[in-house]
Amino acid sequence: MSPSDLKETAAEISEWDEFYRSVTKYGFSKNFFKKENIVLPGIKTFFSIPVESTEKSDFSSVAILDETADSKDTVLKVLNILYDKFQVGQLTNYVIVVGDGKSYDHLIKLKSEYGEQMDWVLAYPGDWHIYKNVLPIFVKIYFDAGLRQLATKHHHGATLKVLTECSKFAVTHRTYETAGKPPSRKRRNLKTFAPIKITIHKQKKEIKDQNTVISCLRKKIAFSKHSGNAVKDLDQFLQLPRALCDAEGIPEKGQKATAANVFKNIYSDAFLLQVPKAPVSSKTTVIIDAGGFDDDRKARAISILKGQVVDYDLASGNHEEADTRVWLHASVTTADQVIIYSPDTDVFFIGLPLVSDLNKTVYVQLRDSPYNNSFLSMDKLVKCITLNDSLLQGIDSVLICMQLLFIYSGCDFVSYFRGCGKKTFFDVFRKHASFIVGNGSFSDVHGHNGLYSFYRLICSVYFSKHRAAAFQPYSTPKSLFDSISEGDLHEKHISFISAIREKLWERVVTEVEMMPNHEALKLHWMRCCWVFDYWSQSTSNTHALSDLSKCGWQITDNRLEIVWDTVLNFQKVEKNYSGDQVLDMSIDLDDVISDDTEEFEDPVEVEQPELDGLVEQLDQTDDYWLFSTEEI
DNA sequence: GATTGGCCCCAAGGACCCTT
DNA sequence: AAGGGTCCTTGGGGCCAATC
Repeated sequence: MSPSDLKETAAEISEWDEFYRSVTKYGFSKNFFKKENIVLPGIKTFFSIPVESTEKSDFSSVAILDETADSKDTVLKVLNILYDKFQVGQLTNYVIVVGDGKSYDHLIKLKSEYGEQMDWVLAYPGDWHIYKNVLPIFVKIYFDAGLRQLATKHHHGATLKVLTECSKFAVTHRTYETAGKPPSRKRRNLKTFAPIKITIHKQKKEIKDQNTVISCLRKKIAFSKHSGNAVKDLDQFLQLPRALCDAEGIPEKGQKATAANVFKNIYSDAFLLQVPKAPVSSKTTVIIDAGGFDDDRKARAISILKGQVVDYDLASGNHEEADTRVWLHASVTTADQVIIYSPDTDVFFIGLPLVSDLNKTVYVQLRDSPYNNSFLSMDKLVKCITLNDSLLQGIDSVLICMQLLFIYSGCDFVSYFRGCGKKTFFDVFRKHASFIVGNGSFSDVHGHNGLYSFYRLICSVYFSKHRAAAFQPYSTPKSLFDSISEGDLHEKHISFISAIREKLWERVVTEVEMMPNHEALKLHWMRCCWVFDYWSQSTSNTHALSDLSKCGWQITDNRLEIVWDTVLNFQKVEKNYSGDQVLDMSIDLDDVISDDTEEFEDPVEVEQPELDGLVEQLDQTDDYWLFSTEEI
């Protein structure tokens, strides 16, 4: 490497010349004109003076400041200027002229006065017109709510007919339509007062929840001021982690398809318009269908090999979903090129860590669309992620990480995080990859390190969402994490989560926006690990999976339910916020905790022994969780 | 799946104030 | 008067969620 290697590009040279010329021009002019007693404006203003190369706007303004705005003469004058500016008759045939109520009125009058001469003017009613459209709706809603009385006062005693029929607005649609060929208009969406479609039941629950949180917050702040102590511990007023589920405990759903779009944007090289023609030497191609047909073949998984339709139930073992079964088939088939038809984005995420071991060329056909690249080359995708993504260099088992990321952020089996979509998750992960992954611990789904990585991921996501305001002076999640010095790795992560949750309280309005507490997160993570285990066994005939009830779910009356939080936390919240005056406004606790709450098994077994002691302690002091530990 | 509306962040620019 | 700083408004973009 020598200095001569550092040659400027042609573009850089031209940029520099341009810069040099501009600055010199400014400096020289300024200095020169000073002698002539002419003062040039500042450099910022100077550079914004248009020159020949300045891009011309197709937007023109007409100065009429000195004229009376709403007189007929002014409108006529403006129309004459416009006629010249737009060279009507030569370059243009029609000009759309937008006017507010009064000028629109003039326009129409002038048009009828001048007849054919004004055909080029297409009058368009401006924003003012909207009021007329909305007014009847207002009237309808508020007529009996005091509007009747107001109207007689404000319309100088005019009859209510004026109000209900909008007859004081001189110009109506009818005259507008007869004024000439209507121009194609940009569609406007009118805001109406149509009721939002949420069931009243659901709405009531949400409102109750909000009120509870607000009153609790007020109480909490008041107490904190009173005692001079910062409020600690759970930072939660509702029993369910509302970022993950609604007031009924129904998991949050999100859009999976965006994950595919995210990949399309980042790794566009892997998405093809069609499968490349196989070379002559290539032997066989198999097409596997993941259940995309709508006829009787829907339930069957089929494949086409050498023009023959073959059922592959034989090899399907105890796979329950076509999504994983396709990969089993891709693995056992003798063909060396595999095309999988799948309308579901799950499929390529399932296969992501598996394809390298298959030693086959695998393509996934995504949903048919003539405008999109709908074939995904798995090999190219793997290359894009492992080799070409500069943000992910040096990350261990990055393919597994991507799959886990997809699961963590929500899929068919586990809930999504409200307000945090796939895009956010992938962006945050790529941005803070080394911090989140640590020493390859992200993919450690059976140990503590995997959980800690998951914690770091979720914290980073919420950090990024509120980064601008909430976490000064820390600019990255890592710097905040590093600022926590106390305790071992576990305690450090718990403090990390608490720190973020505490800050979030200053920003959020409802608990829906809150990051779940660390135990709720852990339960979510356990469910995710189960899914990961399930997916990673796609290519084997049979699955060996852990008991669901040990992985964040519980089975009551043959029904699978999600365990959202530990019993301890449920009780903390209940103890905390149902004892006194808050009760009036609080959620009906019987509604939220279903009847079988008492039978809850604490899914985190390690914590079971502590439970009894703590509950007893809770019984003694109602306000336990508002006091810091020392005060008890 | 595509469209649309809502929300947030950010950049740009104007108003205003202060300093040089 | 120029320049810099702060505060505020505005418009655009990105993203998510609701809707059909």
